Amino acid sequence: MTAPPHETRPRNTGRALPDTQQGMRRRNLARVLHSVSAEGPLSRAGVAARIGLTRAAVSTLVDELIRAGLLEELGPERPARVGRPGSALTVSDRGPAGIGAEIGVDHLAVCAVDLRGAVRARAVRHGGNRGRAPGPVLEDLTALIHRVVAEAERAELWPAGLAVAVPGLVAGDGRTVVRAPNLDWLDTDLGGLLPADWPLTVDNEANFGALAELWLVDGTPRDFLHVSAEIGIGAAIVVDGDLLRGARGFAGELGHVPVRPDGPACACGGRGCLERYAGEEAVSRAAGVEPRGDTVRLLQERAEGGDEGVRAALRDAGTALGIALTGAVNLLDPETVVLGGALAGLSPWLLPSLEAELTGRTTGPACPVTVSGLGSEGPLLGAAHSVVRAVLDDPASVAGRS
Amino acid sequence: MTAPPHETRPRNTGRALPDTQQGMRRRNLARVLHSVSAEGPLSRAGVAARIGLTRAAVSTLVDELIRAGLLEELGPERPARVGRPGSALTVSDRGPAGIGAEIGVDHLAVCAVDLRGAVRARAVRHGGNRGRAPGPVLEDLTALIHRVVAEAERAELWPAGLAVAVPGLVAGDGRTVVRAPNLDWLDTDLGGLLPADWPLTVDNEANFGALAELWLVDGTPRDFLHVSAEIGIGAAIVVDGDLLRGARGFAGELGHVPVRPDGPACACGGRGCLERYAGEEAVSRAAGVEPRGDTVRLLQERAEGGDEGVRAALRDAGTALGIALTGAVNLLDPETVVLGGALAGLSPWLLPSLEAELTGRTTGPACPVTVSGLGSEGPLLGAAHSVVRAVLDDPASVAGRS
DNA sequence: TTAATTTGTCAACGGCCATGACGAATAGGC
DNA sequence: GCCTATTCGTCATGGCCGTTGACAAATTAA
Repeated sequence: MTAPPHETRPRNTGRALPDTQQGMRRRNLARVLHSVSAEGPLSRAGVAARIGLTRAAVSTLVDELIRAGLLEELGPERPARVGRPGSALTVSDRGPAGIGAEIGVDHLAVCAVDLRGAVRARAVRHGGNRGRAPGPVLEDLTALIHRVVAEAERAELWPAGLAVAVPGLVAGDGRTVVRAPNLDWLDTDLGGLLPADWPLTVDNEANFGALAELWLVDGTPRDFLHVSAEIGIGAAIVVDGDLLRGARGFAGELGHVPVRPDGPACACGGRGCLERYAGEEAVSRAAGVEPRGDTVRLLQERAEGGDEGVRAALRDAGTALGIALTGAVNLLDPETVVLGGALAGLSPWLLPSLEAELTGRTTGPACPVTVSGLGSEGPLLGAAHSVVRAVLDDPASVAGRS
Repeated sequence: MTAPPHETRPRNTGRALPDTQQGMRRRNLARVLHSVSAEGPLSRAGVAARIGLTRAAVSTLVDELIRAGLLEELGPERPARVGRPGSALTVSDRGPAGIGAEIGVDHLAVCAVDLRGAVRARAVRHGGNRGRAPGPVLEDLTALIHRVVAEAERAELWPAGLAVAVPGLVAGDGRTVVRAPNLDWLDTDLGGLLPADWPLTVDNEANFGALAELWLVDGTPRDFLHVSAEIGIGAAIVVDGDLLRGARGFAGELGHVPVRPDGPACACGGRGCLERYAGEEAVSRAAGVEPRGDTVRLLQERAEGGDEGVRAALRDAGTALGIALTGAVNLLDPETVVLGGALAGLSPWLLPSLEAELTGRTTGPACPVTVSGLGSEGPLLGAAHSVVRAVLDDPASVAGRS
């Protein structure tokens, strides 16, 4: 039988698994693992109370997760209250690992994160990649990956997947880089150029950065806007704890939101786009700084040093950002706006004018703007954690391996 | 046991029901009903083939749905191919009905829609409501509701819920109107002023209009932007077949997206908001028309009559809309933009300049802009159908009643 | 009339969680 | 030191639910 012509599944099921008993089992495995992962060491009884299953059911689920190497038994708990003490369970630190990789404009980085969320291995290679062909860059990256994987394997971890953060737009297939302006890459399928030993995901670094914020920073709401400026100015939109990708996967192009409709022409075909006011090139020109490899650091140093020209340029960029974000906040009603990537370091000089625009243009309480605490680590960590989350969300998918 | 401190459910489950056997049954009931609803009369075997369950399982599910009055047996099918002919099943037209209501600035409307999607009863009351207190308006509305319900009941339908579309912002509780500028209502809980005989939902008319577009117009994609102008200018954002509501439920405020950051001051506190260029008041002023009850119709007549001043005003409004939508499209990457509400009637004069901005400011294929086919019926139909969809999505929720 | 095919149903079965009972392991009271 | 209350983990049993396999019914094709 072929696929039905219409959508015949009810809305609520979403991407849920088939509504079969195995699907139910699968989801319950995930709930048990999630519960232990989120709330530290826990006894079987503790898990049962939290997720609403019986102790007996949790026992069989836990057995399965232990056999799969995802949970570990720590032995008897310190008895805090009367009654037989439970046997503490933890997520294993010798099970699957998420391998995250980042292709930056002037560096490559790879790391391995275990199920507990700890970084267990990492490798970095400094050096500009602007204009280098994909082949050599990915050869270098593959070398780093193999080094990190080897180190992870010495720690009895095994890679459950590879996620790569790139500074550019990624097609819906999750493998092809459509356009990476700062690398000069066009329509490059990374799948053929990277080791095929593990499931591969490729995504925009802004998206991974936003997910890192969501997963790793306490207090991050489930609806927020994560703005970063590495490639132009990108926004990752998180709705109910999930990335909003858009119909073609190109959502979040904040850089080309019109700020002054009659402003200077932009490469995108429009006029007065945000990038012409707050993009790296525009800001450095306004600041009288010659663009180079790490312009951002230079700007930051000059601003810290009190260079009034640089500060004024950043103030103006903040104003433009505030105008564009006013539109975005009106449309999306996020709980917060988070400045990440290069913007985080420059925030002391961007924020005042940005917030002035945002509050001045809104009635009622303005949307709070915060600065990412992860700094430039976000995309790499987000990539590695995305693999870990995939395992936590469906442990059965890796139960067969080891 | 109290609620767990963290979110311990894996992401994929979304709003899914508890992962129990009854939950599975519930979802499968929904899948069967959905399947019959979407693909016309179908035999049990046909349903089984489509949703991937066995004929035996479908049989018991169908029995339950028939007992609940949601499905009907039509008798033997016309045998098209060899083999015993199946017994055709249809969604019942004597089961639950969705009651939709609309509070417009100058009319009230109520209708009843059966499970098949047919409008089975309706009532309208013309007359302006601008500035009337909520009490009298809702009394009038209640009278219309009772009339429609009585008519539906004569057709052996029973109301499964009441959904009310209002021209204003609605709080997250789905009952309270936070602000309805054109009615002059503030923080009004409609729950206490409407019949409490059925589950009540209150939502923005733009949201219901967008849902109507999604559910009733063939070819509507699952990711689109629905722009309407009744209260200011609102956009309903549909992502993967679901409304994007935002953290506070206020998403879609397109009217206050900055179009010219140094433009005229707006009541919202900002400057140069879209509403100052394309809002009803701004357009009628630019056109030299005195605002009154049904300004939109007046503008439409004048434009049709060839009034160059009105046409120029609408062109300018289209330009402003195009600028604001460029920002929205860049952020959200929708598959299409749909003009609904009052904008649909004015589209002949808005579209050219709107599309010129949109295509001129984008590289690659521009996001297509279409005009709603539902006209002013959208919100009312969307409201009624939202109740019907709720039944289709979880038939067990109404199985007890009748 | 016979063979082939498809439908709807039934009985038996297997997977999965709930129920209830049990031994094990602890704290507190005497 | 001993007994009771409490909690933990496990086991056997049962109920719910979809699957499997078989069968009668109803149709077409030969």
